Amino acid sequence: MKAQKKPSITAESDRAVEIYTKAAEIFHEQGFDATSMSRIAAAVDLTKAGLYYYIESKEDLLFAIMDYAMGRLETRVIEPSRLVADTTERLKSIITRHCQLLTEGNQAITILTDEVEGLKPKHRKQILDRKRVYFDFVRETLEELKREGRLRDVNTTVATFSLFGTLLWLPRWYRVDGQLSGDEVADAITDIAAGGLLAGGNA
Amino acid sequence: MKAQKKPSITAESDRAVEIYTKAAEIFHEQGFDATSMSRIAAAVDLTKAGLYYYIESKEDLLFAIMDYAMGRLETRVIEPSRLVADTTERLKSIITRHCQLLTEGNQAITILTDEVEGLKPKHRKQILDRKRVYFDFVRETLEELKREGRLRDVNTTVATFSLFGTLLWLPRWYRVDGQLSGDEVADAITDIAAGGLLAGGNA
DNA sequence: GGATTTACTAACCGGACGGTCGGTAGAATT
DNA sequence: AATTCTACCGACCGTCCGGTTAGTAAATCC
Repeated sequence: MKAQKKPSITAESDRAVEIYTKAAEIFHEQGFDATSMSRIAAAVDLTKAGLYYYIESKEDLLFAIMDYAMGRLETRVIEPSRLVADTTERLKSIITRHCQLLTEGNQAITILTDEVEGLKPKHRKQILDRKRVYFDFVRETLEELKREGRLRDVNTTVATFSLFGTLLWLPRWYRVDGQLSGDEVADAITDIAAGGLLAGGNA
Repeated sequence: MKAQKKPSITAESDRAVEIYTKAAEIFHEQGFDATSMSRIAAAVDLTKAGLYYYIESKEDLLFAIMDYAMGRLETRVIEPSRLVADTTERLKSIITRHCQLLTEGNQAITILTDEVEGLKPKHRKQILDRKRVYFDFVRETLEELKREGRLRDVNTTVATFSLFGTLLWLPRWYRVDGQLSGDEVADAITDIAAGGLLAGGNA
């Protein structure tokens, strides 16, 4: 019985991690479709054949990256925020943590937003389902705020999408080596986004 | 002297308009790179060679679409909003008009956001420059609000990007045949986005 | 009614892409 | 010392893509 080659980034060789990381970077820069496997191979000093020693297919590489990214989102944003009892603070926790994660320069998380179309149906569904859980968590938090009378009178679905827009756009303009630190941006966005949602201007 | 074939959608044959429209739709659905020219040709009942009777290249087709879309943005959002004297109302005009434009189902405008990488440097610069003008217009509006003491204490650059995020995300989730009308969404987003920016909770 | 223009098509081309195959140098195992 | 395994490479394959070419039926012009 051989060990099956399943796409899981954790607990794999250094070289594999290097490949995933570099691939995520290049996918982020040029897009999934516009990136050739030889390009990725060259970036990690391998030939294309050498690269295929580590991965099964291009699609599989993409899925591995997104699977990893989704995991990071869950452990760094969703899980800790679920533990926050106060609803207002929970909303702020989500926004701040998500911003922090995105400003750390891990390109994998960006790929999550833009390249779902590159996945085969089965893989796509897996990722989409996990995204759905996140979406519902945020909307439920807003619903709860509404019940508590702490939310401005807004449609929670539109509000959730609106918030995600702000969040998901962040990696497209933020530069790690720019003037603003990750925390500054996280604070500013939390302030703006929460301000648009919470009643009484208490951001 | 022959008339040069320049990429301009206005004042061209019905067939050309049909091609641009259909191409925009398909690019929006599948992405620029993932869409083949034969696919577009088939969608307008032509062979690939027939399609090339109307366009010069794939990149040119993309540019024509983006050029048209940028024009729409300018005449439907930027120009009318520039005429609004009151700064608060100007900000709301921008948000509302942009939302309305995006919910009308014209896919071309969406392409603007996601496919700039498909353009050749010269064309890309043209589009990026015009986008820059829009960005500066919005940020300048926020700066003005700040001077008038009507803006919450936020970094105007982050605030502008934040607003664009909300706006640009809209076509990715909004469905023309869904429950929410374009105007409803436009109002809701204006309410949320302006609420996050303006002082005193006056959205 | 002959010449030209319009709006196409069938067939084709060079090249790039994702992916595979047979092989191998060197390290590790027996 | 012989064998096995790991980590690769050079060469190659079939497919598909963007784009072209030569030709043509029908409409338009003179």
